[in-house]
Amino acid sequence: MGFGLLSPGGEPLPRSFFDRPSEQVAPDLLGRVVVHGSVAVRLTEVEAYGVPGEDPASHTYRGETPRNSVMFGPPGHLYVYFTYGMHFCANLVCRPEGVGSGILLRGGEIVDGIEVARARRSGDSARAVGDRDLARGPARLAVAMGFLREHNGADMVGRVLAGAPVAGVSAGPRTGVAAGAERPWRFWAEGEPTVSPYRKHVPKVRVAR
DNA sequence: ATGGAGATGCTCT
DNA sequence: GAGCATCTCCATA
Repeated sequence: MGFGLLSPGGEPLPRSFFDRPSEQVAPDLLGRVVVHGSVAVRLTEVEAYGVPGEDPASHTYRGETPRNSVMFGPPGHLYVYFTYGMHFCANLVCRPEGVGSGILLRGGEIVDGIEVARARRSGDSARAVGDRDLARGPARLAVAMGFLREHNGADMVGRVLAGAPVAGVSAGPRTGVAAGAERPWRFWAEGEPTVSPYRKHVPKVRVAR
């Protein structure tokens, strides 16, 4: 595997890149390339999640637990969580060690290992997934990249590359979150087809009885 | 295009 | 037991 003649990856970003507030790192992450095994993705959409006690949408809001402990570890590591009983999603940990914060990888363009990504996303079914949709959405991106439970805590420094600048960055409310929805901490690269369609949080209704 | 329902299991209260 | 940082399929337009 490789990037071919024109490497879209470039130099690895240093750990210090991630040692900042996630809402600062997030827009800076667009256009960067994340490499995992034989597959690489150029990020086009991310969401920042903040620190305990401050960001009610963050998994770390109520402090450290067994599930979120990686977010409290050193920056530049991968936080993989399992949700809805069937999906994995991946974050890059930000801030210094001890401060729980990270960035959800929501969408991107597969720039290497596309055959592997296609096979993972098609699964058993014969139906082909369009290239645009391979990593369009956080759980799809995790499947395409092969991010699994066992990769929770993996050190990604050296595997996040400088990439190429994006045309422009837009910001808006985060997807699928109830509390803290007013923070414009979802960032995406303008004009990119691999940005997932925005879906607002649907409030659950309690039935009176 | 937009919207609803259902799937499915883990985490924390 | 409630609530998910979601996805796919089906409906209507």
